Amino acid sequence: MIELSKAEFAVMEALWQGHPAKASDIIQRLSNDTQWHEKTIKTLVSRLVKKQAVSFEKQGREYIYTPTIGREAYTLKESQSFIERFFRGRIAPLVSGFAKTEQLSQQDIDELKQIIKQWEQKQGK
Amino acid sequence: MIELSKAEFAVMEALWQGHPAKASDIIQRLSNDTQWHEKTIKTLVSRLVKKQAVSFEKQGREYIYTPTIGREAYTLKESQSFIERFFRGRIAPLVSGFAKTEQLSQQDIDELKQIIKQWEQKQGK
DNA sequence: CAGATTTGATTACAGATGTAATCTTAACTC
DNA sequence: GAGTTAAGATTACATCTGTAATCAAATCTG
Repeated sequence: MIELSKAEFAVMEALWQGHPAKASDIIQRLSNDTQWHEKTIKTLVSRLVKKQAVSFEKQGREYIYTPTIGREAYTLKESQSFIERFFRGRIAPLVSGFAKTEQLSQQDIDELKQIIKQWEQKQGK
Repeated sequence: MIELSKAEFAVMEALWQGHPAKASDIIQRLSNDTQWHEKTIKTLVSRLVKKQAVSFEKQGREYIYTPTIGREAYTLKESQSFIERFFRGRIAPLVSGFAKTEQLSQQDIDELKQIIKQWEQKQGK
């Protein structure tokens, strides 16, 4: 599995926002959320290319970058290993922690119900 | 917030199993799951003390260690920042990812329902 | 008590990470 | 075409992390 550091993940987020994208686009997008120096971002992009989380094509003197993994797939993998490490693979204890500390909104509950309903329909089928 | 590396967290797990505990106890417990050298574990314990995740008292030539944070509290903090970083604070997308990839068991569903029920009771009250 | 042991303290060292600065060179600009 | 830009490549460097080895000293043993 491709492992991303926090900073690298932030760069991926910017790239997932729209791609292919030029380095300048990525820098632009990140300027909203961070104070990172342009050089820093380019370093991170290089590392992502090296890790094969991002591919690129030359276009004149610039490169245009594309993520090789989707956000969904990546966060799913991360979620799995997180849940595994912290809750021995069980998802309920995590949700339970949120519930106990009043961190679930009505919307969260509704969404969870929806997920359960769909799961049950799939089973029933 | 106290930040723990993966290896440090594993040591905390061993300590959470029962405390206060001597270094030799921790080493003993970890020997089941890892191949870590005794020296490695002692280094990790020292780092945990330095981070104030663990406190100790002298007892003869040994120390007896105690965690300063509970497992629940720590994993809750981690869960929050995880959910924040990957799902903008919403918990449902994580559960949804698991559902989509067939990673929810009947037991998970039952537990989630239970959590929802309790949440609703608390609201109603 | 003297030597052996064992504990924690200190030191080591490579790879990952955050955070850039400098170098090279292809591509604009006049 | 010659100089200037600007993009990516390379280098830098401190801190964190994984993984120990070595050191110093308190304590056990005979």
